[in-house]
Amino acid sequence: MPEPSELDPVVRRFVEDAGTVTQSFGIGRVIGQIYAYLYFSREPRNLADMRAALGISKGSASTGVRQLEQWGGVRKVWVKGDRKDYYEASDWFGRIIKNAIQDTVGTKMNGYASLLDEVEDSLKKLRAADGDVGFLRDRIRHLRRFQKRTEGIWNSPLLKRLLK
Amino acid sequence: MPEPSELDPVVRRFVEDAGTVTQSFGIGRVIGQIYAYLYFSREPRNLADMRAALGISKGSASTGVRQLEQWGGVRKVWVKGDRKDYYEASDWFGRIIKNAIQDTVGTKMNGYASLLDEVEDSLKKLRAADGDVGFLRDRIRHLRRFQKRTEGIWNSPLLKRLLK
DNA sequence: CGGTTTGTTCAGTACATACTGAACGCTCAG
DNA sequence: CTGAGCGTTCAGTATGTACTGAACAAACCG
Repeated sequence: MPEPSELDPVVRRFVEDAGTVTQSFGIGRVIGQIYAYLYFSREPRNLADMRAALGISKGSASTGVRQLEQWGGVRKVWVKGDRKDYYEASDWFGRIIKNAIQDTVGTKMNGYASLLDEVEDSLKKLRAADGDVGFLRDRIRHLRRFQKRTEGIWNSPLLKRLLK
Repeated sequence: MPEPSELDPVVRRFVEDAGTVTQSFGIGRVIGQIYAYLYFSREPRNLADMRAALGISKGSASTGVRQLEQWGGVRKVWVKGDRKDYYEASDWFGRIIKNAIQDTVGTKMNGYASLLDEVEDSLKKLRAADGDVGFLRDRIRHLRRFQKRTEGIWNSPLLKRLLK
């Protein structure tokens, strides 16, 4: 692994901190580092640049930048006369974050919703008179209400506007 | 470590899934397990109960429940004639989640805001003519705008109502 | 067609951190 | 005052996972 090469101290600081932030969010330190590096680069950069500037491995640069691309955090741009892939950062933070959340949390939410469906179904077949079943059903209904609510908020045009 | 004792299969399912969810959010599996267990208990439970029901250690039960208490996810209740601490779950999900986010993310946000202050200050003293400084300043201004915006959203009465 | 340049994949590991459990301290009952 | 019961703490460990780097695949060039 190469040492990270020279970078403007201010930029380096942002790179470090962005890495810490993304790591603390559980999506890996490299993601934040790459994004910050690109965000503070006036020209597009390729994988070798990132490797040199950040001191990360080839593999990390590749997977990291691809992850960012999937979230719309980064765009591939053509540089004529060069076969390498060049990237530049998008500055549409709201959209990036929304995509990332959608991708990392959204799927789990759906899974949780279907768990509720499943359990509610299986409970419908049991005798309502049984005390414990009544209690369970009640708690689950409460959960379901909250799940519907958050779903509604997530899809509301209001939130879309706020993240614009 | 004791084996988890008998639990209603439906409840056990929720306990498992809640544990997975909280783990995937980076706050530990035990948090979700304890909360789900209490949420589906009609009577308050003590640490020994949790230990027995979930198969976790005494230490985990203690620290986990205290964390939950701090976020308002769990209340300590008196059971007369018993010295043990008993807990019951709050069902005010919105508030719990808001507190948890405040606690885990909020502080980092503040740290990031002061990083921006700091860097903006140090940049003010440099010559504006220098091309790179101009670029840097621009990007940082863009960041600052976004930071202000999210801050505003977070404190908006609108969000407070949604999480009510 | 080889050879070179560039991006991807994936088994191995290095690292962080959630959890365990024993030691400790506090509180109350007798 | 003494012992039992209960909660807390924290050093040590287990476990998951982000990262590395070498092997591979694909694209291009002479």
